[in-house]
Amino acid sequence: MEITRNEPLYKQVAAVLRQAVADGEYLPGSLLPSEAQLSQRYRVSRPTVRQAIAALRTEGLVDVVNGKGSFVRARSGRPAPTVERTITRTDNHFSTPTDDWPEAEPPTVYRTQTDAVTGPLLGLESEEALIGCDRLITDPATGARTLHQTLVPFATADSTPLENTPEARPSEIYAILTAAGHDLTWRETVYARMPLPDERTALHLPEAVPLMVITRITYDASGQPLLLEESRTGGIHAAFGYAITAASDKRHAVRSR
Amino acid sequence: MEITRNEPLYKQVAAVLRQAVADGEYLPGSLLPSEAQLSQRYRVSRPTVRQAIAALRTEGLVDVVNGKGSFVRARSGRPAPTVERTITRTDNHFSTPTDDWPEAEPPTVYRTQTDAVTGPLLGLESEEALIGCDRLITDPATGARTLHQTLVPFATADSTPLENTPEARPSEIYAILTAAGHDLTWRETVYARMPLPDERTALHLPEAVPLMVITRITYDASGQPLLLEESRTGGIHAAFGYAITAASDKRHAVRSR
DNA sequence: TATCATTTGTTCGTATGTATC
DNA sequence: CGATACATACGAACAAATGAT
Repeated sequence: MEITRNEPLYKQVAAVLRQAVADGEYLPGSLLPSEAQLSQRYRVSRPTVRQAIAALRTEGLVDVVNGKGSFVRARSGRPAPTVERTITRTDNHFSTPTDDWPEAEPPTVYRTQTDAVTGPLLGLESEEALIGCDRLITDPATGARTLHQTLVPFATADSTPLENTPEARPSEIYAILTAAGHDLTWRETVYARMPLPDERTALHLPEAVPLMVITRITYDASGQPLLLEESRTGGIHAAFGYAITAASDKRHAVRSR
Repeated sequence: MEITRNEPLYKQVAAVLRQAVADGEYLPGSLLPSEAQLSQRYRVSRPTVRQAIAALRTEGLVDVVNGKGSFVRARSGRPAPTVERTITRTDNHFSTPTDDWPEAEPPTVYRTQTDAVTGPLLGLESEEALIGCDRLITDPATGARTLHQTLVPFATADSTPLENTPEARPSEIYAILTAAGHDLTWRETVYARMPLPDERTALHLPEAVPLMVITRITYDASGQPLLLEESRTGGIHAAFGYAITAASDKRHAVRSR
């Protein structure tokens, strides 16, 4: 592959480097040639080389460190170990895999209201009162961070111990709701987007690492939403696993959005 | 917010624009001021303005079109409608929500071998023979594209109609395996990463849109893996939903990675 | 500790090409 | 066709981080 075609120079340089990495000429963790060297080798200006490397950065192919150089990122087919989304129940005790993840900061409890997104999810109108609790927890196995939020409608907390323990962990909330006579089921949705700058700093995310957003809704047996949880985690740092059961009925059919 | 601090100019400009979008001064779909205008307004050079806008592009905040300008992207809290991962069974007939998604291209069938990733997932050694089938399917509701791959070990296809129908759809494969006497269960893992350039073009992904990778493994009742599927979809274009059932035993416990 | 060479980061100026309307 | 807007490319200079001397 040579630099002559009638295509933008920086794209050609990026393509050459991308191919070289794919061919194993530059192994993960190793250093690419310096910008000055690449500039000489391909007879292009340094700004052009920088533009090529900028493209590789946004693809997540390289990490660049000021004063050192451009490192090939380990682009593993499969990322960190899988975190199970399972909920385990024994009698009236619930546990989830994230239960024993330490909190990097004390939980933040606050009052808020339903908005255009959370309202429909909880089956409520807009501007209904909610108790929120934000947590920053850390996977002890990998060090990966997760932002976890619980939103409890007043109707759910009312006349239960939840009124006085807004900072309860999810598995504790499940137990409290079960003790209050509810028969719980859960549904999750997951999607990915690029993190906002403050999410990147809070989660210590490198460049070009997407955010996975998992929304879990806890339902009563009647289908009434009781609780909304949202988890945000760096995509490369975690995969999520769950079981699929073939449904012959429509019990868990689309409750939509 | 003004441009004076002792921080890189392009970061200040990016922060101002980011804040303006967050404050609703520039609504989704609307046009940012042109580079020349921003350059004048904040008394910085046009390359500096371009650097600021480049930052907003990699964050997915704006879409830039040559000759037109920089559009604020609709950064909805919740993206496209949820695609259910449910498998529905009636007698020996299976169906999944993607069954009736049209194929943008004819499926590609090929032979390959297990590698360091697929081997362990299928409980096989390295370099065991597989039948692969790649599909490019389209969500009729949204137009979003998905790359879908099935990997069938020879041991699974052997002595079933699968030998002669390598391009069978997943739900057809489930039916064939069930007819062959298997009692099927499924597990999925999901993670996100930035797409490779060819994945971006194949899936028509805009800039700064991550890729969601869903891996589904079909197991026999004995826990033997029979089939590996991988789906790749643009993150913003789809959310995935599934039911969580509280397990009191360890039936669906961690089968790892 | 201080200095220096190397490497990337930031910023400007300038010119030309290409897409849109 | 022309005005506007973004894309590409080069050159130049200085700042900041890094690691070795």
